[in-house]
Amino acid sequence: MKRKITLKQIAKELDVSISTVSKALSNSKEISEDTTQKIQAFAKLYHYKPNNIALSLKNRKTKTIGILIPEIVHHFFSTVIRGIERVANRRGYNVIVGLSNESFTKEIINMEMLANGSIDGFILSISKETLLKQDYHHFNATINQGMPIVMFDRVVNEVDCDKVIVDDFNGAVKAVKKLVENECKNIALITTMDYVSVGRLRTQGYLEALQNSGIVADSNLILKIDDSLDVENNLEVLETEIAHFFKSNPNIDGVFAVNELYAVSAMKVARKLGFKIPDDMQFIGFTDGVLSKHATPSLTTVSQHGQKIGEQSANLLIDRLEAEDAETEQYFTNNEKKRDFIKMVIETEIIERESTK
Amino acid sequence: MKRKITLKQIAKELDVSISTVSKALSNSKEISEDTTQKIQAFAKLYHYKPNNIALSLKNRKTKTIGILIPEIVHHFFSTVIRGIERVANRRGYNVIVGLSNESFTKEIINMEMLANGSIDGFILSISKETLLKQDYHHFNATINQGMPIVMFDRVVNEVDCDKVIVDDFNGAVKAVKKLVENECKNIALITTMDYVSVGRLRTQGYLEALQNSGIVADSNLILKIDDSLDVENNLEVLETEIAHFFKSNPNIDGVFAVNELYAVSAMKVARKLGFKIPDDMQFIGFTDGVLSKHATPSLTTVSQHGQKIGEQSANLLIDRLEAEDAETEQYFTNNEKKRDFIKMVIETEIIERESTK
DNA sequence: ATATTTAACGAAAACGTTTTCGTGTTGACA
DNA sequence: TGTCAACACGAAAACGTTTTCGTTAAATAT
Repeated sequence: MKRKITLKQIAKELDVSISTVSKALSNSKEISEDTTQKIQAFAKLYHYKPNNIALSLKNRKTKTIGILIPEIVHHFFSTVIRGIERVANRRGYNVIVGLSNESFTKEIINMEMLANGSIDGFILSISKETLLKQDYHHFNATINQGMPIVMFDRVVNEVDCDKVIVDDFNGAVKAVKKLVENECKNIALITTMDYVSVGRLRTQGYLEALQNSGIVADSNLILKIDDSLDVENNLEVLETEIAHFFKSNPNIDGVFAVNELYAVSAMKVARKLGFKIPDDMQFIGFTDGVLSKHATPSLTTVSQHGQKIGEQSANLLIDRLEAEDAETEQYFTNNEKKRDFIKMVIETEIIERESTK
Repeated sequence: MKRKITLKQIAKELDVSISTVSKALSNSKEISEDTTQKIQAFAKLYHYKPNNIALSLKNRKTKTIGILIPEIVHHFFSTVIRGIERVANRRGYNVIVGLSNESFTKEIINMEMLANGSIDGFILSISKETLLKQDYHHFNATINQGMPIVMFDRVVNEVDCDKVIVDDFNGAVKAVKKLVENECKNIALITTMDYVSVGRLRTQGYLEALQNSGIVADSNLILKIDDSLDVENNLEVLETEIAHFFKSNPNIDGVFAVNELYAVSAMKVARKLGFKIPDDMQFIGFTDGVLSKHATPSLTTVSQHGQKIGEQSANLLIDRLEAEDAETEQYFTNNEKKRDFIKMVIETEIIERESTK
């Protein structure tokens, strides 16, 4: 139960100064071969490791990045975290996570907790409530304090920072095109309310694809789910809504849903109503999660490559952090301008499974 | 782009000493009403917040806890994290996550990265490779350095620390009992290799329940999956193994699987083979994840209450951390003994759905 | 023999706090 | 007028590093 050893203790034990110990451990040639050996041996024996907090204070950087997401029990988000953690670790960074739980207030509190020195920069995805309120002052405030932010997936034009997004629009276009090619005549859309940008973009992609194919969109074929209610725990509501939708539009022969839960639920309802999948009705979802893979029938879906999103986000953030370092070191040669903000688009990919022909 | 303001800057600006500023901000009555007002106003104006790193260094505690888990893209683990984060946040702690990726080496590296001052204690679940190697020196090493550990789910007797586990044994017993009550005569078990303790315990529960019901266990009815291969990406292998298993044992009318993936895959295979669920064959899984809820038919399952596990783990850890504080403060009254290590068992619960009668 | 370089090390500042201990000024009281 | 509290504030240490700048002694050069 001995506390971790410090430079000071080594110094006292070996009867040298703290500076000597520090230098010896970093192989400074200021220190003689003899003392260096002695000190290094002693340090190894006692498993000396420099204290990260002290280093952080001295270097004014923590080598850890803060992740702030609306929800962690969610396949897409956890995939993104895995990607972030991967490159963060490889590049010598730690990762600290906060959950906004889709709440504006918790988002702010979390940011303030982390922004006071605990981290060097943020990677985040905006909470639904914040998107609703359209209040982004906390993001801009932290950026103004010199802390870089990278936003992913749920991003917003009002904040100037690096962004990594899924190509929601083209993903939706591709999906609907595939349904058209598979000879669906009446393609339905199951989507969310418009304030979540990704839902809006996927809806636009749906409309665009129809138009390109010369099909006139029918607003009756669009079902908007109010996802302010916790759908996970209100499955019945969702299913009855869908059932009603299918009954009112018996001619539907293709369904594009903006997430896999809607798609899988719709498949379930359709089968209960007696439709054969994919013969009578074909389905494509969005987000390649475990649901899509293991549903019966398995679901054709638009994969977002969450891990890649995480990796790119982390690289973007760390690149910027280390560019800042270089900048402050060579502040005299101020000819190098700041890197402009990057908006990186990750292409989607359709994964074909049993729910389409 | 102004950096965060510090006590020193406030002091200089207001022409007082740093100590005065610090005291004024904490409402010390050493400072006159006037100056206190002035300083607090100024601080508020410039959004002063004390620097966490400096505080950590001074107080020798970081108020953050480290989570180390094998995998994050996993419903159970992310649920646990959510639970940890919940109480951690409520009690003023942050959460920093590391992923071992089921690797012994990454587990060690991650622990060493975090143990050097970044965190006050660990909450972790052991990686498969570590369990295989049975090498637990890194856990004991960190504990000996005075850093408390709480283990959850995958725990091990060789390490002395607080533990939070699922009642795997009784969960399995309950599940198999239910199948027996539902008049299954030939109950199969789909499980993992024995080195993961939870798989072993659930297997024991299966055997116990059979024995209690006067049924003689038949080793032919036990299918052990080698989960060293990445099952998520080798679905076909899994399914063909199960198919072969069902064909060799056509009398099976009940299946208990130690996780939901096995259960859902088995249901899929069974249906392809022409079995009706739950009429011909009933299924119960373990882990109440999104798969169980949305499978068709939805899966009766043993819920582990992951969030509760996380919450209890966090409470256990923080309790111990703050007990340490109290102890060092009152080191003179050393009559209070250290709290013994606690092994907390979280009861399981059967959630009945469509896969059983 | 004296001046100058080099080797080997220590003192101290700095990062941003909190807290203990001093210190000077004021007012009250004898 | 002299003593003593009370009041209001500042100096400095401490947390654990790294790094700059001495400083001393020996070694080399002149």
